[in-house]
Amino acid sequence: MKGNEASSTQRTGSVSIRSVAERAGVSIATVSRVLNTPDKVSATTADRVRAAIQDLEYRPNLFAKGLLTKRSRVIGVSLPDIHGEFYSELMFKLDERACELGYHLLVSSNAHRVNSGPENGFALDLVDGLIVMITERSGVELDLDGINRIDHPVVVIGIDEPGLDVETIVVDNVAGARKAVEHLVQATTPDRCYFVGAHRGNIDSESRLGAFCDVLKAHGHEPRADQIARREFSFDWGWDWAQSMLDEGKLEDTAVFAANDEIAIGIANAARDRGVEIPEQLRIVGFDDSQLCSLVRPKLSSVRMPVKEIGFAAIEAIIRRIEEPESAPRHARLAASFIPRQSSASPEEH
Amino acid sequence: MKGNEASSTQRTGSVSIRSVAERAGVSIATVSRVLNTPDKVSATTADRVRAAIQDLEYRPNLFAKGLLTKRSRVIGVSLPDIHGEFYSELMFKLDERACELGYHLLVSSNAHRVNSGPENGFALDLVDGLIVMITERSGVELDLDGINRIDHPVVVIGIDEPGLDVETIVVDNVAGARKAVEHLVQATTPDRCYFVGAHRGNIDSESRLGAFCDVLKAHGHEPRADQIARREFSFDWGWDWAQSMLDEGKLEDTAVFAANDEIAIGIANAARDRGVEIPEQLRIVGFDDSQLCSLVRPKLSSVRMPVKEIGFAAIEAIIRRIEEPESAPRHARLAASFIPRQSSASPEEH
DNA sequence: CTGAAAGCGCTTACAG
DNA sequence: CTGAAAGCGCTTACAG
Repeated sequence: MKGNEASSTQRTGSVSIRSVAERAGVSIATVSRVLNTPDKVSATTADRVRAAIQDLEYRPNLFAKGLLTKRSRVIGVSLPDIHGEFYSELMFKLDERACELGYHLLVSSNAHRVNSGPENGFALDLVDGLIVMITERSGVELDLDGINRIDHPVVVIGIDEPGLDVETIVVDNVAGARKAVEHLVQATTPDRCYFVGAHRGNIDSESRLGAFCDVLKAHGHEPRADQIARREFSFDWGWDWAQSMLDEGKLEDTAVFAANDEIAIGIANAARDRGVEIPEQLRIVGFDDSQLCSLVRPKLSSVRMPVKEIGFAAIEAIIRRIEEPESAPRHARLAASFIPRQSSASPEEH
Repeated sequence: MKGNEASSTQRTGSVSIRSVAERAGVSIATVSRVLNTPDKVSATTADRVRAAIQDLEYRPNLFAKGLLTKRSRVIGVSLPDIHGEFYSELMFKLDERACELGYHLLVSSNAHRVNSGPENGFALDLVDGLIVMITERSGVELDLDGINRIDHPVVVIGIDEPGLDVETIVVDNVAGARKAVEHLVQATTPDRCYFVGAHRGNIDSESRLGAFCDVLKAHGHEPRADQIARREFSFDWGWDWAQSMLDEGKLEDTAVFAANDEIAIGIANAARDRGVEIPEQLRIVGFDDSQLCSLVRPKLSSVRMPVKEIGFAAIEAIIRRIEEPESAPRHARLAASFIPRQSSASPEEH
């Protein structure tokens, strides 16, 4: 019966399927069936077993279970060393959806762990599948091989190469970025537009730059080298870049497309501290549409990354791969939309 | 030999300790020893076994291993539904330290999962120990019981109650908050100081409020009800609060201690949008010392949460509990330091 | 230093 | 519907 004192005070750790079987007066096979295939057990027996399970606070040993079923209901998540909002939002969405579907998340933010060789006892062998986010092109040749060789279902976020024989989810940076740059070019001539991004190896930054160049060319302007600056996704980089532009007297009456919101805000702060008015003398658009955009003044125009959609899609995808390994890998492309705000308003809107 | 074609193309999933033993011409016991207790194996045998392991890309089945050793080198992390920077910084630090020590992280942001009963196949049974972060007092009575009954080593972050027989790590909110309020009271009389925080159930918010009240009392002023406002940790709440204060003409010439940076920035933005100068007419201090503090203008004074220290300490603690279960649980208290910036500068500093 | 054997706690055909 | 038995892939005394 419930509430048995002897059983409720003992540590649950020592309760095995055997103890449950004894208490319920059945075999361990029947206990297992009650847990896994209750249809194959008579209702009365099942009730008796369930009562025993409750009394003893029995929980199956997942190692033993995994040894047989080769399933843990754990999904591995490998993230690059990204920072802040995007990362935490993605994690929450991944966790939320995984939880709803009865899975758990094993997380590692060290991208290098993914491709680590067999030699280091990698706990990812415990997972049923792997979600890998990639943001850097460096060493991707190696990675492609490494990813294809992972002996688990894999979903890759951030890159979709022909060589990748796994499920992929990418964001259509280009379309979103195009809209942003078109917006800038409408009120600022292409020769006075600037791109400030991360380093060359960053996939997102480079594709946003590609869109920037495309639009300028479409408007009859071949981008000059000095219209393109690269370093990193940081507030400080935006600040430094703006300072040197200000020192050269080149920042006024320009428009800047920054590869993320932090860079954009660094630029905006430097400009304001030196008396350059936004958007009157300098129009700015960021990328990511982070919460920052609405916190700063003037509010920052940006391109919205569909973070929650990525998280949702990634979980759906990996679980499909896990539960239907024979299905063909799909390749999803999510849209990024331009969100105009005060920081890039054109003269007539001021 | 290395590079054997047949073996390098086969799926590693099917390679068991048996295949390695056969290839190396030894028993499976010896293979196991090479992996776990190499001292007990002769050097030449060990080399032969290692070669076989490499050739076959053998990786031990962690379920089988866990079944025997009852260890997975996975640490469970249960976080409340916190947002943004604090969360991601904490996660990164946890992961970094765990990685260095050869552990992995199983993460869940749903606090309710921790106390979930035995009935739902909780993957946390795979973990060696659990780091639980608690921020809400509601239902803690239940939780204390639940936490004490978890049959794994546990480290609790955020609360340190007599009833908790586990390792705890807390931040000394009070000392940090005191310094912040003392700073405000030096240039603004206590009757014109306000506290804007989260809801009553939030542990951090309430302890910061406690410090606020203490300091006011120490300066001979009993806080009025209207000096204390509670709702949530959000930009919008700060904004709304400031709007109603402005509507009543009460915001000017006051000082505000906000329970986090977001609230503080909401207040600052509302004030600025209505022409109230900071810090001349309104002095503000936030809490957390997030990156936002340096991004906004004027820069926001804040109290620094030792996030990295918390993460580091939590991993150290849980691993100590795991590896030395008999050692007495410790109770750590980390300091929070006041970081003055422009937003709360007193008149003589302007 | 090495191997044969027992056993960790489960699941799952196979009989009944 | 139920049970006895085999076996998942390891580790670890126990002999030698």
